[in-house]
Amino acid sequence: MGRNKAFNRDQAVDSVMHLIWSQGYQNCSVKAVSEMLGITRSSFYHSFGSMESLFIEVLKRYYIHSPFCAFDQINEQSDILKEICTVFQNICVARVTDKEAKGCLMINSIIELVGSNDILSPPLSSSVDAVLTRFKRLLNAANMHGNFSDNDIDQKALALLNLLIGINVSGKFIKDYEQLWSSTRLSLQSLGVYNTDYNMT
Amino acid sequence: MGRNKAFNRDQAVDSVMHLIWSQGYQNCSVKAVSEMLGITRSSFYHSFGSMESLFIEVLKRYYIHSPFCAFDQINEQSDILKEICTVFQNICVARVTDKEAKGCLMINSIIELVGSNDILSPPLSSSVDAVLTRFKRLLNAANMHGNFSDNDIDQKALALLNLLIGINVSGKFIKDYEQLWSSTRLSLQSLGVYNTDYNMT
DNA sequence: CAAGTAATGTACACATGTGTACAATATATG
DNA sequence: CATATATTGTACACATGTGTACATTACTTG
Repeated sequence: MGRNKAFNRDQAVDSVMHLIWSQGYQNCSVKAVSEMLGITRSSFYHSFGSMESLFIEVLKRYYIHSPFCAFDQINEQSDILKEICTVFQNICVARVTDKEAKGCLMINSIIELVGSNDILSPPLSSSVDAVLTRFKRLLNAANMHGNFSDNDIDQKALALLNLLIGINVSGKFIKDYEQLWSSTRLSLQSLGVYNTDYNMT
Repeated sequence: MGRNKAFNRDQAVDSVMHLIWSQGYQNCSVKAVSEMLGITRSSFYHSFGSMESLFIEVLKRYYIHSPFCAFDQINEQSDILKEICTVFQNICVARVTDKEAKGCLMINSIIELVGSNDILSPPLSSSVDAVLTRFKRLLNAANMHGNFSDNDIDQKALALLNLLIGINVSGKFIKDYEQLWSSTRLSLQSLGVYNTDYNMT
């Protein structure tokens, strides 16, 4: 019942995602976003409530397209370590390919907002916490012979997260795939995740 | 000759540094900064020209207090690898200690500005490039027996930079020193930089 | 087709922000 | 102490930004 929306919500969230991704959250005003969507601020508030709540919606949508998400789809019956390496490699490709050098929306937002925005810090922190938990689970599953203690795995999971963050930021100024991937591969190999047999170039 | 400044320039740059550090560059308006300094915008433009040029001044000042700077002060006659580890350890302490979770101004700014701000991207990119060059130099100097090729060293230098970036961002949500440092130590150890003999806790 | 309702638009009343021209002020040096 | 000059303040003319109250639209269901 009632009037139809003048815009497609999914499409709107998607374009707002790209705007925030390339300009940063703080740089996206309700005015600018509304104008981009072709609606009035009044409609904006009516439909989305606030920028904060829209951003939380954006974050959920982003996650589906994010580097992080690929880790969720790794089949635990497969060669887990190799799959992890493949995801890292894909991230290198994505970062080097993006001419806008946008980096990763989630990581960008963490740096921009965690510690200063009380509403958005919790969802951002918990997103990244989920990735850490995911890494732990994958490393545990790959730990066939139980060679590593829980402590080892926790440390290694955080080391992988640090690497993930690092390459997403380095990709902003290192635009040579070979350079980015070979150092990522070295890190993965050092941590015992990459195996030279994988032969990934 | 002429009238005296109503403020101390060094002190002003320092407080602007802290403001940008905690709120981000884009969130610091000329209006807000001028009011903080107790001067009019007119005086601001007269003294600093623009926010961009002030920020470049801030960056130079920050570098002196930055984690990066410590790498410049490593004596190449000493145990270079151990010194590198000590700097990384100090960064872990600094990040965990900071209750504001500000992270590293330089890394924050890179994420915020590289790719979108044409004036500030170059100085930011070259700052981080200097760190990378520094890592290469240190690793070369530590490469006593010439075991590693130039290629190896380039990859390892970038791996160290990725790690540096990673912990500076992770420090935003990981507030437990033991957790942050032990995983950093693991990464350093994997890369052959940390040696268990160092016995750092 | 009428009525209820959801979405949209208009308008208000501010606050914040930019950059500059011109006037006022203070100070060091001749 | 007068003057040149660096610094500061005032005022303008905008642009952008926020959030809401109230009126207006258009659509759907009974």
